[in-house]
Amino acid sequence: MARGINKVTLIGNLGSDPEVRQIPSGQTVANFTLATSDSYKDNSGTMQERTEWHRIVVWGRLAEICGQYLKKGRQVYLEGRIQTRSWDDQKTGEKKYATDIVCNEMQMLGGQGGSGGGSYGDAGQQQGSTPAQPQARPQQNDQAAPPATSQPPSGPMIENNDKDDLPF
Amino acid sequence: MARGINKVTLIGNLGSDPEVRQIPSGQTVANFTLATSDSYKDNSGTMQERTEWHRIVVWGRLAEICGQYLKKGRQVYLEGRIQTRSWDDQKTGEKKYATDIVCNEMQMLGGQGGSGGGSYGDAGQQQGSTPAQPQARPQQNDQAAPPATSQPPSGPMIENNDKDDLPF
Amino acid sequence: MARGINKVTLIGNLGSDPEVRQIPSGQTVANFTLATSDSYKDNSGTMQERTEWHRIVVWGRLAEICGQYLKKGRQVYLEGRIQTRSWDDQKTGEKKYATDIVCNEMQMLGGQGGSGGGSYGDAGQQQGSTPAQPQARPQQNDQAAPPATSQPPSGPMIENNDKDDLPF
Amino acid sequence: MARGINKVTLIGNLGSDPEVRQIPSGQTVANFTLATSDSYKDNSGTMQERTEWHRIVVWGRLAEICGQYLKKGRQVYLEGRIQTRSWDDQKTGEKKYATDIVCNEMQMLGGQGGSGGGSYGDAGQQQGSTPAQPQARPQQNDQAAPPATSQPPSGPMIENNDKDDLPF
DNA sequence: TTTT
DNA sequence: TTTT
Repeated sequence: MARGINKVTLIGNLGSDPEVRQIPSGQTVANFTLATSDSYKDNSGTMQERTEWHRIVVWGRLAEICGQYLKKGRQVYLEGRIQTRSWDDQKTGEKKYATDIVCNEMQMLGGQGGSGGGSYGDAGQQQGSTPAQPQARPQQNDQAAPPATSQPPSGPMIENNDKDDLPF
Repeated sequence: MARGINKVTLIGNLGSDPEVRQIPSGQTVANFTLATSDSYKDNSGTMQERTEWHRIVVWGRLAEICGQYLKKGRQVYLEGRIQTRSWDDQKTGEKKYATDIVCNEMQMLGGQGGSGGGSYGDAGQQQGSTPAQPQARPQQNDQAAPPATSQPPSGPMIENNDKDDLPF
Repeated sequence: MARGINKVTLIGNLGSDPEVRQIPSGQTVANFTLATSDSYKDNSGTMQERTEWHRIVVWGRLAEICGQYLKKGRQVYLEGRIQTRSWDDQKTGEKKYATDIVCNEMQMLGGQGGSGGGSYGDAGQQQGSTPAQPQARPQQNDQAAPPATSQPPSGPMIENNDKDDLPF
Repeated sequence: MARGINKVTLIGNLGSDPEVRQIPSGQTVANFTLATSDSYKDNSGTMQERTEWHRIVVWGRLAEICGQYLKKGRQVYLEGRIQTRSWDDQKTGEKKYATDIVCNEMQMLGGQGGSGGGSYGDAGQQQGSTPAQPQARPQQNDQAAPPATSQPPSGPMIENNDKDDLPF
């Protein structure tokens, strides 16, 4: 019996429209980035703003909802878990890492062209009863050569290549 | 005025003793890894366990407490925020990323050689009123030659070697 | 479409063994109390401890698990939502209120006669996709007269009578 | 050393303008109610909406900010802890209970006549380092005759009358 | 790349 | 009524 808690709560704004795809197995996956900002006083006492960018991954029905209702700039509340993937970079032969937030609950906030708010959660995708979730990441940057098909075709270790070797 | 929430809640076990250091400014920083496990049913319906490793960074008084009381294997509850750092790898010329959890509350759980439990939080390090936090270990790899040391080279079942240029 | 978040995270110790019952509909419900303690400095600067008692309600499969594994004194992690019930007190004719935590995730911590830890969540009982949960509360105090049957037989407004008209 | 976690996360709308007062000690306290709504499927499979009302208490600088910026209807994100007070009702001689959320972080969301959003937290009022917080409005009902005033007599869809001796 |  |  496993034990552990791995939960993330975010409120921020989408940095891009969600990219929604079907993976070969038929599962729907959505990817987008989310910016969370916070303020703090620096050593000289002046307020500073710090923005953190998160890579969001959403599966199943909730992915479809994100694709339908979320747009760049939209403010949302998200819950999920942290997941770090690693792969061997073909070019340099180095091991690379990327950390995603696998989202299992989403709620639209505020205005921003939104038709009001809405709350969505997944039934049965939380900790302790999660269907196997194939690893996925957006391919938007895998332009050039080896298009690596369209998806996470290699299980937990995702081979990533070319140009851009990580985040957004 | 910034707006946003970036919160993480973890319960897991330390993969290594905390490494506590003073940075030039005099600030204390502690680093350790934490494993969170959860169970899920795979597509064939059999239970699977999945372990996620998190890089934890703690500042100030709480870092000292972690250094004093936490040991490899200890079960803890942590709260913090996600923070992704990036740097240019001197060797390959590539941009690299690492995601840390900057912890601002810690609570010891269960036994494990512990003197019982205890709850510790930082006074004034939460969102919205955070003292400027110098980036921890951000440049350690920016030198040409692999400084190697200075980071968590250990932990159960985690092999660390020259190949790896990032996490644990 | 509803919008809102109502989440509670607790780590504490059971003040009593869980009381597990079946309600007429066949649903299983468990009730117990949980103490959460925290320290703070009072105005004179001395540390004080403050204990808060929570009334926990658990439904379905998770209720059965609580009944099986949890005992008075056990340390647990719980997640749930706040729910306040009200009813008219028969004796005084006044409106009464009681606030429960409806738990949808539980994790055993530490020792206390426990066989280690374990993590349990409900599949599909979280916000946004919750099966109708009949209101329930422990009857342990409804000794005397009108035994009020054995359970929440009156929908959302629970009639409560006699002697003790509220919490534990 | 105390151990325990008692945290609440809410997103909802204010049911009333905050009522801000100074208590004799000079501390500022703000009170308001917050509605959180969520949807669920009832036994017949139809979607139902459920609204939960929370009594919010805020102290110090954050109370002043709430008084300045929050208005009835405003959508906010709140964090805090659960606190149940009890007192002896003079009229009936019974023990009464009320559960509040003591808020230590607030963030305005969405529009609603708001000047945008903002994030506010208390520096040093979280678990583990909390200044002694006097109980707010604990005795207001302890007088023989219903003082009535002094408390949230309003809010959307909330009828408040002499019958009620507690919450909103 | 977002937002205030 | 719990726990340290």
